[in-house]
Amino acid sequence: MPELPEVETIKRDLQKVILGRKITKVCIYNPAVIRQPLPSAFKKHLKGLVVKTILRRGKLLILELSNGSALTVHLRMTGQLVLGQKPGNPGGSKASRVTFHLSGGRILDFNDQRLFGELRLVDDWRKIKFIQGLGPEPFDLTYSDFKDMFSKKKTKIKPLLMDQSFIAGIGNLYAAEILFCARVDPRRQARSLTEGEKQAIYRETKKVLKSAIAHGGSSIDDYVRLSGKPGDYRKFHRVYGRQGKPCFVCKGLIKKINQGGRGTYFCPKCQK
DNA sequence: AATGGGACCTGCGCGC
DNA sequence: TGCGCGCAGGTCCCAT
Repeated sequence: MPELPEVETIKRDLQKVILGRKITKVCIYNPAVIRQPLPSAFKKHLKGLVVKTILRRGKLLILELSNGSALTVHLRMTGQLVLGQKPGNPGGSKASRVTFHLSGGRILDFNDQRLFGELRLVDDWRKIKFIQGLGPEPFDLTYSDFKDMFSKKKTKIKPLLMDQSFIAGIGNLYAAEILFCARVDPRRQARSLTEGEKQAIYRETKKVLKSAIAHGGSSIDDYVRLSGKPGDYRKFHRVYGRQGKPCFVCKGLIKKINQGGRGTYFCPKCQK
């Protein structure tokens, strides 16, 4: 499932391939993923615009276009952006929902099995509600700001890490990995954490995300890179999806519990 | 304020 | 073989 490292990977892949290209045609196979404006207007307004800049905020991908508007892409759980092989062939994937034809013969496919993903064409991406509700980017955050955000929070540390208004970009998978590396039990109340534990979480957040980006993200379920190839970070997962398997540190068994309707993986022995 | 649940979706793996 | 069920989780929204 795409979180910050996966979206960042796609952003970097896209920068190499589609910057400066013109959108020549948009084919919509399932209008449900176009959230704004109506599909017909989406298609019409995009045609002829050039991709000027590619950004990421949290898990949202932003393509700034030549007239100042922006195409935003949220992959949610099963969304993919992949380079199409054959022009005019929507059958690259049965989940192909929208195809962008670009100058130079490039094809960009938006696939999304579950139709949770969102494409928007907006005048000013800074004004969209989702952006305005986002907390700081993990890599921009200083320790003193991070610490302050913690102190009042009664909530459990794992749901807090996943709260996008707290920090942008961390989802279920990386929250679990970060807490394992920081040796903190995901059920701990945020405000109960010691100075040392907060420092560890702060440090491991950056470290884990950085390493995941360096390995092209985690291919779990549907996530693939722009090329269609998987990311390699999965081999480095210490707890996510490893319930019943031995902890790499203490050899005890990794446990899976339910927290807020989400699977939480951790090592009860290493994480206190 | 925090928490829990449902809604949105569909493929998959399970038990029978 | 095939059915029905629960599960997967990002975000929004409502209720308690």
